[in-house]
Amino acid sequence: MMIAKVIVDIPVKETDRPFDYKIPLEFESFIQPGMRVLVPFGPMKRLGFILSIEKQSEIKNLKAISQVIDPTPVLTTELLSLGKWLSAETLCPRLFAFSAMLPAVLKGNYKKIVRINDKESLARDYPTLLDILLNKPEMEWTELLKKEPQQSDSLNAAMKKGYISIIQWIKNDRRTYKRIRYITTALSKDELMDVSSKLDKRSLKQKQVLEYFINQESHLKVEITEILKRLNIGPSSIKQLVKKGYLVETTEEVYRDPYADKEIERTTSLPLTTTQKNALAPIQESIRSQTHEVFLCHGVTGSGKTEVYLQAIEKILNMGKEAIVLVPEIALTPQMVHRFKGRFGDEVAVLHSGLSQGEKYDEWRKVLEGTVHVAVGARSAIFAPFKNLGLIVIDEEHETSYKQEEQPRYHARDVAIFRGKYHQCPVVLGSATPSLESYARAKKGVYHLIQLLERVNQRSLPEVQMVDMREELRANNHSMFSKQLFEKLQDRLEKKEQSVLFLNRRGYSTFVMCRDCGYVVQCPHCDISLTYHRKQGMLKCHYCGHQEPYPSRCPECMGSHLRYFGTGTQRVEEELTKVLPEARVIRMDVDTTQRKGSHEKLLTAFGEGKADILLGTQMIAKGLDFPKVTLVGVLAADAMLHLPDFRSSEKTFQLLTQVSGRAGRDKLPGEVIIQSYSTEHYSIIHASNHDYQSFYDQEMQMRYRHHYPPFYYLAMITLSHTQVTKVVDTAEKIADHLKKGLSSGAQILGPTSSAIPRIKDRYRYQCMVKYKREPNLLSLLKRIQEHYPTGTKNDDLKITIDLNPFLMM
DNA sequence: AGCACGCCGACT
DNA sequence: GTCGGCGTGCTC
Repeated sequence: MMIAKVIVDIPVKETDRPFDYKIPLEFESFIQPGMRVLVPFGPMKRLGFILSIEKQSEIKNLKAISQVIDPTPVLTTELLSLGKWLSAETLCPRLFAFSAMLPAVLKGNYKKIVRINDKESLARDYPTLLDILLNKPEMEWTELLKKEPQQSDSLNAAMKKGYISIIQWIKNDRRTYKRIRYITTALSKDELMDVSSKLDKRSLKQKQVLEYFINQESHLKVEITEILKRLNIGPSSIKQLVKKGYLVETTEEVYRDPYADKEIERTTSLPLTTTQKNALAPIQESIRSQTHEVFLCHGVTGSGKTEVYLQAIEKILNMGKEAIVLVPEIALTPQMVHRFKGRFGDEVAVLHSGLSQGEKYDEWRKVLEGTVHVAVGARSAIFAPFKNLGLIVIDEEHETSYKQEEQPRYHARDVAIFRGKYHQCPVVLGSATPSLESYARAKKGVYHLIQLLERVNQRSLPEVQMVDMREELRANNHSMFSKQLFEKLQDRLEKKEQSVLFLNRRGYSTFVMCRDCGYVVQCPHCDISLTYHRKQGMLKCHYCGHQEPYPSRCPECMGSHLRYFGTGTQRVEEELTKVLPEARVIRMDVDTTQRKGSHEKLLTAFGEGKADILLGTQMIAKGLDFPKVTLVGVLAADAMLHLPDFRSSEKTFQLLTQVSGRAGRDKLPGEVIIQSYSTEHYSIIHASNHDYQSFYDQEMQMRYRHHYPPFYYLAMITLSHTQVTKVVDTAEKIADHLKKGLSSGAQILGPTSSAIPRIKDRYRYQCMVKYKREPNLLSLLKRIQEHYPTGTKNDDLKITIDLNPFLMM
């Protein structure tokens, strides 16, 4: 008898271990690890992943697998072991690790429905109930109670008497396939003409259809929709002809292709500069010798990194292997996709959040089924189920979006290195502003450093001018635009060139304060000030989504002198229409890009010159390439400099460098204006000089002094509870555990209240561990996690453990 | 997650 | 003396 070890689809730590099941004989011949199965678990049926197949089991009275869901495994052997590693490294249930690797449509969908056991008795005692149940046989139990509250007594009574019972229903397969219907015919042209002449005189439309087939060059199948469109008829006449046997209908399953109706011009390799060749050579050598190595490709904006990736991938494809390219979600613009589709055409699957669930599933399936050999996508594309990986590229390596902030809290870079080792293939990290961690590793020789420090075509980097806003204030300029920036904006308007304005804050203002008593309007559920959104006249909380109307009087002192402070994109937009009324402005932030496709639409409009100024947050900093942009303005360079995050200098430097790179992409020279209240800060100075090296040196000293990465590793434990006392108590106990369990080399900070002490009515405390080598840390944290049961109804405590955190709040 | 088992308060 | 509260523990 064969036994399967199965991870059951219940995401709690108590069930985070394999359970053994008998494999019924009829499944033995094809069942494999990595397939999903349906298994009885206690009183219910659940989906599960087969980890392995064994000869025997320690456990007696095994239950049997009820059903095998997948005809072929959805997880490869490699991904199964990657899942084990991920769950161990990030302290999350293995199920979460597996779920993160698969498209959403493959998740189990459980429903509780009412089953009728005794129809006769039910008809006799509760006829109305029976009527309802027969009408909606698969209605979910909770839904039924909501829609038919007056029936709840009858339901309970019928249940007690055993006339009905609740059973669990698994819609285990939400996969949908797109099918295309084709029409073809087995008849020859002569035969068709014969048929046509014998048709009833009134069958005009049918004759048209037959004629269409007679005029076809060959007997190729034609899409049914194509015929309908061509002849401008309804489907009934075709149906008739099929019924009579003259035509044949076939259906074929196809992949949804999100890029089907886009004409993408094919490109071929560009000649490389010497620097590019030197960059490519070591990567090719690693590919050729099939050795795992991590390359850090430090290339300034416009140095032609992408072409190096493309040519490395070309080599991979020639060897019959596969490649993954990761790009940050916001940089996954149509422009970027075009470059890969243009070079490799149908060899590319694109995975990003803009696709529908079905589209995502199809792109993923192309990878699994081997119909494509390149996957381009955001973070989760690192799990693309290739079997013969030859190269992994992570572009914009420093981007924080590569770290997932929910379980499993993984960093795509770490997963890439795991897979690179497994497949003995190179991993290429690329960035103009590498993360300090990666650059330090490269300097130590752990990674292989590749430098691309000149721009192709010798275009010079844009000139950057810094403006001290304190001096503007002194010169009595209270506007958000400095004199210099304003003049240059006017100048571009006259010259019909475009400008980009960057402000890392959405909404209208950052906070609303009463000038009489100093009261700042705060979210009632979170300890954070509310942001004024002028268009809706609402105050919004950017953390929990709470909103309330803008008060006419101060809620504290009833004074009428409420004023908003700080500037958001909405306010800049309003100001622009006042001071530059002739300028056409496109604003891009979360609020204007919520609808699907609006992001792309706004960018296209700007690219086509339908606006003079593009104003936006974070999301406009990356990957945009508009030749007519000759001016970039950063309105408040220090906006994120003073956030409670040790990476804030690094982030500021990276952002300023990115934004500056948007200017002068083409023949016209670019100019950048950086406005700031901290013009003397090193990250702003070095960014304006395009000087990564000096920034790196100075920032490394900071990190060294304060014991931060890359000199130390971090682990963050965050607790939350609706009661402050509970959080503080537990946090202190946990800190004690850590102090006892770790070496003297580890520092335990806290517990302290989080930067935002309360979100959604939950108080938040945190504990941070700084360490260099703590072999016991993972097991200790795991014990802490197990000791404090989280999420149970009786105790509302939540503990999250984040190793190498990116979010300090 | 979902359910059974088990030990303490207000009821026929 | 029993019904039922939800705390605890198990599910192959």
